Amino acid sequence: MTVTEALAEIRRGTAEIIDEARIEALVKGALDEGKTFSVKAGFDPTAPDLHLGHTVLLNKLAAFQRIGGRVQFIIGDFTAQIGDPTGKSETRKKLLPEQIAENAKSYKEQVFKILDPEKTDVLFNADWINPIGAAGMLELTTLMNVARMLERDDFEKRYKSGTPISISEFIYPLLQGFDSVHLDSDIEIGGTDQKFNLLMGRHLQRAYEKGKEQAVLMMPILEGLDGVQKMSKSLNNYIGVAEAPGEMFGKVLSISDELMWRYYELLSHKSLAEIARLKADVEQGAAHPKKVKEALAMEIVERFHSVTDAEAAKAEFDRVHAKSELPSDMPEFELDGPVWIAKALQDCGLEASTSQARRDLKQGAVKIDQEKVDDEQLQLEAGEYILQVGKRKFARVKVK
RNA sequence: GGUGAGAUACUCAAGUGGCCAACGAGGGCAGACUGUAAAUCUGCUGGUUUUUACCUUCGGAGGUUCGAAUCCUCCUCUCACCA
Repeated sequence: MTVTEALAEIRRGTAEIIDEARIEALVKGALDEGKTFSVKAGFDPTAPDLHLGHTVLLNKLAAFQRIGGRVQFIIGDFTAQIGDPTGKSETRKKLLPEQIAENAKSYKEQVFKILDPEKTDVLFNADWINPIGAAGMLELTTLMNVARMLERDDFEKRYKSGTPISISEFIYPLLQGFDSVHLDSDIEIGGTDQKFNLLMGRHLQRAYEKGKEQAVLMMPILEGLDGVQKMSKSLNNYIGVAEAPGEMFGKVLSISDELMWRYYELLSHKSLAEIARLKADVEQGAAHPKKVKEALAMEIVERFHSVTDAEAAKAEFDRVHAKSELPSDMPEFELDGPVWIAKALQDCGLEASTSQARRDLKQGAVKIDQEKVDDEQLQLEAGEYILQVGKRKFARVKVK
């Protein structure tokens, strides 16, 4: 890989890079002279339920590893006590050491599907923050002033609108920056919402006279399945890395054509040139957008599962949706009969309530053995049935 | 610390004694059309098989009333202005 190629890969999809010259020098040093450099990224020790949004960052870290960088994967067990001030913050509950260890373990399981474990150091920031004590903390606070702190976007907004800002929230960026000082990081990467915190690392490295200031690379926040809001678990518009192949495949295929390109850029490992060609083909009608989307879905399933899983997921999808046959695999239930149809749908988890089931029945969204049913009063007698609600919810039920 | 305003379903937001399970918008779900895309159109969107009914819900707890989201009391929280 040439330096130029490496840099193009580094720049790919980035929202902003600060001190690009420094990154260039590091990359050059690594490729030409075999020197190494460190790339830092911080993560919460809470619920490591990673989704594709997180992998945007991980992909970039992996790109650095391929060039010869070493990743400092920080689990912010100390900073989590404060809570990231980004957005609405509530003081977080203190996690028990066992929970943190547990979470760290499952982080590793998920993260190493993308990162190279040989080139990754998993670190806990309480390890170096606790020892500095009150004196160290005080020293840290003297290196920053309130006016500059208030320059931070969300602090500024909250200050102007009179929304409370806790003093402890001021500490958060300082500690994140201090991590960079302690680890002597060369580069830190994060989402665009992290800009202020990332810059704090530079500021503090200067203040502590580390003789360097980390370069900063920011990745955009990935939109969720709706294409508008950021991907997040709470908005339920995410694709989790631990999800089943079929789910993953289906979710990717359900995104809009427009969003697909965004996903290609940030999630695919295809080269930029290749993606540009695909896009041109679609625009000229030489390729069907659905085919292109399928390829993306395959690639993603493959990454977190396997080629076989990806192929199976595609075959299954085609069977169920293109040929509208039944899925080969569906949850099975046994119920005592005779049972009211709405109740059966609820018991199989296809509907949240019998009221909801009645509504869907009324609208013709329910099928039994592929036949539409709209009789709200229907009783299921003993026998085996295949229940379906909408296009994607199926269950096999045995009524005794 | 003082004064004033407010808290309604997933979100925003009407409603100021009965016609309120609560207008409207967004979101979501479903149907049609499709490529499980977008756009568009339509329906639904607290729960319960007593389904032209019943039960629970309008910050919390009491109270007035035949009847309360709506009136009264206390409490909790939020916001604004002043200090």
